[in-house]
Amino acid sequence: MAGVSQSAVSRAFSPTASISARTRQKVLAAAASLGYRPNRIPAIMLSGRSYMVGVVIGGLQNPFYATALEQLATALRENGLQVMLMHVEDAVTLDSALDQLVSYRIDAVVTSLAIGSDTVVRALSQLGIPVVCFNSSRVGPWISTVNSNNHGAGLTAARLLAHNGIRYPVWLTGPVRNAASRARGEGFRQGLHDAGSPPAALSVLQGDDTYDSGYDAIARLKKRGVRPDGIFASNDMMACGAIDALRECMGLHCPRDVIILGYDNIPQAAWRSYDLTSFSQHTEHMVARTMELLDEALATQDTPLSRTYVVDAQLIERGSTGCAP
Amino acid sequence: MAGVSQSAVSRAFSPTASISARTRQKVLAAAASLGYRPNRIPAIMLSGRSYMVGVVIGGLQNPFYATALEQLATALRENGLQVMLMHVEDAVTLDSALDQLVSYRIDAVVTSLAIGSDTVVRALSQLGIPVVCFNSSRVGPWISTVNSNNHGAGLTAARLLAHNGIRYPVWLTGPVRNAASRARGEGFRQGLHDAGSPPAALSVLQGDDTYDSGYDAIARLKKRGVRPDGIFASNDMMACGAIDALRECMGLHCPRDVIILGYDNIPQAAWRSYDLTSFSQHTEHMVARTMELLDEALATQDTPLSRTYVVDAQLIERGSTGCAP
DNA sequence: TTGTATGCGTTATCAT
DNA sequence: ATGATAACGCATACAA
Repeated sequence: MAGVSQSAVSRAFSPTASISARTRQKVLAAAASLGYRPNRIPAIMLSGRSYMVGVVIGGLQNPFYATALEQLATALRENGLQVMLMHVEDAVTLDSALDQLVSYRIDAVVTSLAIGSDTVVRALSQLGIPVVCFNSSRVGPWISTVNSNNHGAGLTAARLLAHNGIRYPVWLTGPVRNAASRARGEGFRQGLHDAGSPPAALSVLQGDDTYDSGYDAIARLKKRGVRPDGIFASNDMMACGAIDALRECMGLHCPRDVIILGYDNIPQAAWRSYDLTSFSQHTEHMVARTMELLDEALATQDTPLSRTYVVDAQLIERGSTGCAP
Repeated sequence: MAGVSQSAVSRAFSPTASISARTRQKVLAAAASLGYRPNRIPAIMLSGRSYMVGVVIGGLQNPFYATALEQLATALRENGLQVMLMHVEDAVTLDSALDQLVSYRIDAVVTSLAIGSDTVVRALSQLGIPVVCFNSSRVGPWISTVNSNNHGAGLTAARLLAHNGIRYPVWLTGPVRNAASRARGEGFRQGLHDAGSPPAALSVLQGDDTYDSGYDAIARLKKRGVRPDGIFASNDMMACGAIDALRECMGLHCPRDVIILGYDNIPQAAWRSYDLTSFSQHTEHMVARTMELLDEALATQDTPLSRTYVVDAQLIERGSTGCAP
C-alpha cells in the first residue's frame, strides 16, 4: 500500500499511461484491498469535459418516448457518456432544469421536447453547449436536429387514403406547438390535394397526443354529424383512442367502415385489439444520428455545429388499413 | 467586473452567505454580462456530496416503469437531486453501470431492477452507498426497499375470483427472478386455498411480463384443453395479451366467459378495448417513501440505513371483472 | 519508469 | 462585510 506515489495510482488506472506492469499490479491490488475507486470528478475540472449529457424529456407516458429514451441511454453509455436526466413538462421547470445541467457542466443536451422557451435556447447558445433536438424545428448556431420525415409520411398517409377511395378524411392533430405534428398535417393536406380531394372534405380534430384526447375528438365528430371513412392521427395514442370511440360511440369498425393510420409505431399499435397501421420513426437510426452529431460536436468543441438529419419514417401496414394480420 | 474577490463571487451566489446587497448586485451584473455560471463540480470535491442519484432501471417499454421514472425524476429534482440514469437489461452491464456511477460519486442509488448480482450489492455496501429498491427482496446493511403489498393483492385477487364462483383459475406469472411476481403468486395461492379451491384446479402459466408472453400463454392453455374462467396476471401487459388471446384463440370474452385481473394499473388498462381491472401500486406514495429514505440516508451519511416500507396496492375495478364501465 | 509540483473552481476558515 | 488562503482528488508537465 505504501511506497507508491499519487501519480502512480493515477497511471495505474489510465490505460494509456506509461507504467510498468509490476507497479500497476501493486496499485491495483492495494486499491482492491482498500476499496479505493478512482474519482472522475476532479478530471472534469482539469479537462473541462464531464462526459455527462443532459437528456431533457417530457411525456414519458407515451411509450414512444420511453422507448426512445431507453435506446438513447444505452447508446450514450456505450459511447462512454453519462445521462443526466431531466423530466420537464412546462417551460418554467425547463428553465431551472437547464440551470442545473449547466452548473454540472454537462457536455451537451439532447431533447425531444416540443416546448423550449427561446430564452433557454439563447442561453445554451451563449454558453456554447451543443444541443441535439428530436423532431423539433428549433434552429440556432449550436443546435442540431434529427427529424423523422414527417411531411413525407403525411403525403404517404394521404396517398393510402386516396387509394382506398376515402371521401371523408380526418386529420387528428397534436398540439399546435408540436412542430412534428404540424409537418405531418401539412404533408397530409398536400397529399390529399394532390389526389384531387377537395379541401372542404377534410375534418380537422384537435388533440393533445393522449389516448383520451383521441377518444374525445371522435365523440365530438359524431356530434357534428360527420361519418368519417379515413383517419390520419398524429400519434398512435390518439389513434387508439379514436378506434375505441369509433366503435363505442359510432358503431364503426376498422377497417370495414373506416381505415386509420397512426404515427410512432408504439408497441400497443401491434396489440391485437388495435392492429394499427403506423409510421415507424426508426428510433435506432435517429439515435445513431444523434450519437454522430454528439461525437462531432464534442470533438470540435469551440466551433458551433448546426446540422439537420432527416430519417425516413416507414409505413407499417396492419389491419386498421385493411392489411391481413 | 474587476474589483471583487473570488470569495465575493462565491457568496453572491450563496443565499445564506453574509454579503451586502450592493456587492451581490455588482457580482450578479458582471456574471450576467460575462455569461458566467457557477460550477458545482468543485463543491462535490469539497463536500464529498454530489447531489446526484443513480437511477438504475430496465424495461422502460413497460408503461408502469416509465411512469414511475417520470415521477421519481420529478421528485428528485424538487429535492435538489440530479438523476444519473442507467438503463440496464442484464447483469453484465449492471456491473459496469454501477462502476460508472461510483466513479461519479453519486450519493445514492435507486433501482427497480429485478436483477442485481450479489457481488454488485456487496460492492455498494462496502462503499457505503445507500440503495433504495422498488419491489425487490434484496436486503443488506445499506439497502432499503419500498414494496407494494404484493402478497396482500394476491389474496384480494383470489377472494374476488372466489366471490365470482370461479372454478378454473389461472395464475399468469412473471419471471421467476421477479420477487414481486413471486409474492403475488403466493398470495394468490393462499387466497384460493383459504376459499376452499383445490390446488389442482389452478393452472400456472409462465410469462415474462410482456404482452406477447401473455398472449402466447393463453394459446398454450388452449392446446392443453383448459377453458379458464378466472385469471390473475402478474402485470397488465400480460393481462392485455391474455385478453386478446382469449378472444382470438378461444372465442372467450371478458367478463362474460372469463374474468381477469392485472397488476400495475398502467394507462392501457383503462383503454376501452381492455377495460382491465388492476391493482394500482400508488407510485406517488412509493416515490414519496423513496424520498424519505433518501433524505434520511443522506442526512446520516455514515450509519447504514436499512428499512422496508410496504405500500398497499389498491384494487381498481373495471369491466374485465364485471364492473360497469 | 517514476516521483514532485502545479492547477482546475469552488467553499470554508481565518484575519481584517 | 470582505479578502486572502487552504483544501478537495486527480492529471499532467517536468525533473530525476
